[in-house]
Amino acid sequence: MNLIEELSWRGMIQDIMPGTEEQLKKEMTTGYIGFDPTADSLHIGSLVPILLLVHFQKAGHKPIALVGGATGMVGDPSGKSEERNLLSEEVLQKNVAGVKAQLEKFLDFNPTLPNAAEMANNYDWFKSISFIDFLRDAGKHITVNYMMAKDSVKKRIDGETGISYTEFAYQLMQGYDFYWLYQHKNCKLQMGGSDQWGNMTTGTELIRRKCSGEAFVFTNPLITKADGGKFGKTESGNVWLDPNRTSPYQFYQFWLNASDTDAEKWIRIFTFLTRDAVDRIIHEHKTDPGARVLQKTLAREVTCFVHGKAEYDKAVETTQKLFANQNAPAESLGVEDLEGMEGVVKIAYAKEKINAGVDLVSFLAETGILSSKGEARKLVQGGGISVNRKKAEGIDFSMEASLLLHDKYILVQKGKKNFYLVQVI
RNA sequence: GGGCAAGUAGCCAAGUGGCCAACGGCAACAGACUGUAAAUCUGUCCUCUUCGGAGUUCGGUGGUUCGAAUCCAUCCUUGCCCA
Repeated sequence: MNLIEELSWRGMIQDIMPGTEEQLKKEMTTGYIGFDPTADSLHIGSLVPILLLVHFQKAGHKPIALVGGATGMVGDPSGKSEERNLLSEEVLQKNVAGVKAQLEKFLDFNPTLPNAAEMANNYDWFKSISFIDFLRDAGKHITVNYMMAKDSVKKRIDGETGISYTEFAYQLMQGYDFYWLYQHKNCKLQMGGSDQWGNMTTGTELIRRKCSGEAFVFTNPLITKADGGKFGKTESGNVWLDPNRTSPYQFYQFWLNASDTDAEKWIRIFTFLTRDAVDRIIHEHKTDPGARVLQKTLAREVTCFVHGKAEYDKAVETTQKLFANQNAPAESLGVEDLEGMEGVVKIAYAKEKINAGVDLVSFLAETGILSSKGEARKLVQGGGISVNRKKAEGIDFSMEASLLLHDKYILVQKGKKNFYLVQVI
């Protein structure tokens, strides 16, 4: 199965320029994807392009991961209904470094490989180009008419916020990236999210007009959720690849919580399982949906890929402690069980207060589990809080020393899935 | 520079002197049901609260009025048209 066939059955190809497949068959091709340094860590939305590069390299081609140090200073209008705020140079540098470090984990940079991966930062070539040079060198070859016809631009022009000259020029910069890589790295392919199609084709256009070269692009569909919600968000925000931002346990939980419909699509996209394996798992899942084999496999594969086997094992262990015997009393959890709960939010609390007895509402507010007493009260009244796995009935529930597990821990639950381990000291 | 239109909670959006912390929808959070699923139903959803209330909101600032998101002035931002 060639790369395009492979990516097609996985549902990772949205649009593809004619001739792309032939080019990939013809020779080892260099291809790139750009990553925006909007934060100092990538989140799971960026996992798709990363996987695209990995598949690409596995198929014997040479991937370039480009970090947009220069384009990040301008802002991509694609998918944005409003003008973006500019990031400061300082923040941007930090982000570029962070994103770069993460990308390096996923690709093979071994220089002895003919198709060793490479990193690039478009700031390296943009920093020395003057505005006038750019206008003469790039701008002259693309008409405004052409640029205005792009969806991302058209939406903003038709909309009621307009678009600044700066963001309008973005596609030209991205196009220039492709041209530069074509010239200097013999890079003939650009991949990316389907919202990037317009920006990407500006690149092939520039290559065609400036040096009569032929370059290709294809895009992956943007990941959606069946219920229409945003992909990659949880109640605590984005799901990041950085373990310090999203612990491997939380990361694992995110995938485990995927709905059936989503999991079926996602397992193809986010794992490297073969078509047969995927079909088998889906079939198995359908015979016994309650076992959630599908979600478990998905979560296992993705967590291992991003955080490694060791972190995955810990995440599963913690998950089992918390969810396996839901009816078992919290008292049955050993000290090691509680202490080994990697990734669960841990909070310290003063022992004297517990000894003296605190009302639950104050306790929740003081530990920061909930942001205020008012909110705590509402949730407790709504039955949303459990202490040591027992639902707290009523707001006059009192926290006292008798609740301590092994003399120092209290397991608090907000809802069904959010655990907090409070340690008294 | 001139003319016209718009700016309301995370988003969309109603409200055009008091009954407005502001209809409705989405998103979000919690409960029931379940499989840590989906769908459905219920509750919460500006902030704090001793649950009685209290405090800050409707682009900014001043004003009219007993009383303003709603009227007036002015400024800012955005869009459209003209120069």
